[in-house]
Amino acid sequence: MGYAGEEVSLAIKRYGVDIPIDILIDSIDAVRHSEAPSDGDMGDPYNSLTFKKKGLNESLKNTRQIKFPKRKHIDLEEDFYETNRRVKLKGSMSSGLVGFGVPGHHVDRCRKLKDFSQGLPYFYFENVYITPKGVWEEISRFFHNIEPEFVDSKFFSISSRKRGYVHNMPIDNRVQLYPLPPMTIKEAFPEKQKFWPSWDERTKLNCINTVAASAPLCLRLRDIVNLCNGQPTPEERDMVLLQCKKWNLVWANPDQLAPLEPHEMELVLGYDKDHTRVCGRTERIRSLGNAFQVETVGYHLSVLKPLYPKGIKVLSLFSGIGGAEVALHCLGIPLNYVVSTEICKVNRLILRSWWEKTHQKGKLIEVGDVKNLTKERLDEMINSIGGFDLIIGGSPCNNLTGSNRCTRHGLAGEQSSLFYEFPRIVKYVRGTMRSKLA
DNA sequence: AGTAGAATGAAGAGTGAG
DNA sequence: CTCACTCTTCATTCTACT
Repeated sequence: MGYAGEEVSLAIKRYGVDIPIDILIDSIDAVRHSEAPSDGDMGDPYNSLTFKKKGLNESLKNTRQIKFPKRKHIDLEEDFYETNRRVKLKGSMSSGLVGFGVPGHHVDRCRKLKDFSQGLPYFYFENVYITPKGVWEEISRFFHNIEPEFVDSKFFSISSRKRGYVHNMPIDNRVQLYPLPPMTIKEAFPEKQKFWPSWDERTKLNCINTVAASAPLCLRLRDIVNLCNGQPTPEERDMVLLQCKKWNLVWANPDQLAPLEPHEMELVLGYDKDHTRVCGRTERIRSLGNAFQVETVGYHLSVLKPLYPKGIKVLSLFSGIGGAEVALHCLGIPLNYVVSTEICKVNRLILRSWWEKTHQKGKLIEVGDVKNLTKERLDEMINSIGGFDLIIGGSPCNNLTGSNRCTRHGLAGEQSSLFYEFPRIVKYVRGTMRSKLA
């Protein structure tokens, strides 16, 4: 087929001997089509996948620097100026990542997907926006170079959550989930307003993470505020506000800052209160920090509602606490089948618990580790269920996010390399379903 | 042994002056 | 355009407990 033995053996080494032939070809082509470094030294084409053991700085230096079309950041301030006679919005949350449009700020844009990315089933992939250089270019390559949709969930909730989504769904006629969630801190936590000092002018929170601020930090901050009788010097104020933003603190009592409680995180992320109640506080915070923002995902998935009035068959990868399932349920799309891969036992318990709590009529099939989805297992699923309508999930971000100080190794990282399972499965399911149709 | 809490920066994006 | 600067980030590892 015109491939060098070296190319083939490298790909097989990466994906294992079981790799389907079409995926093998695709992966080799993907490497070929990537831009060569300017010094002309291609080196190991899978270099970015093999520097696991190297130091962080060295690893990042070796990642390919590919220019991605810069269209992801839209300055809404300008639009707002156009239509609102230049109302001054300086300093407000008026600009940000809006993808192919967010409620109230529709971007005049259409996209044409190539033939091979259209058709069923739909797929929807999610991960963090800020990654080591080259990661989103790599991700996009494994999804037919579909342009990612970068969106900040601050347009859907009170907290920021910058994420990228690669999907092949229509982008017209999206609708928001109902009821509409609170959009400011004040609306979300009215009971806290009496403790909120005027010099803390935040209206939105930063990203919800997997760990909360320590109690000693909050106590130190209280001492500072107490000692100045609520009238901090500019320096003290800046210091307190810096910690507030860094740890996403809220004023829980007079002069007392505190991290969000799990049930408050649930509210902000669009889940029912006590969605994660089945486990301990630390576990809840960890799982919620890794979860979808339901209103954001629901907005994207809303286009499926008229397409599947009788229900949907979902292959849910890296399900976590079930953000995709919750969003589809909130849209009123019956979940006829959900095949879920989730390695964490606690998360499986949370999803199963929600499934029973909401009296789902369909069938929830838990597979555990995503690697259990071999082609034999997928064949079996496709035969018994009759194929899938949607493949959805967000792969582990552990080695991508800036919060990781220790093992930010990119897509080569121990957990984040599971990303490659997603396109593998999409490819196989689509191929198998097509061959059955033909 | 197993868990909850506390300590642990740097990379990348955005901004604005020159 | 560069460059200095500010701001933000789906975390891991170590420690002190039970």
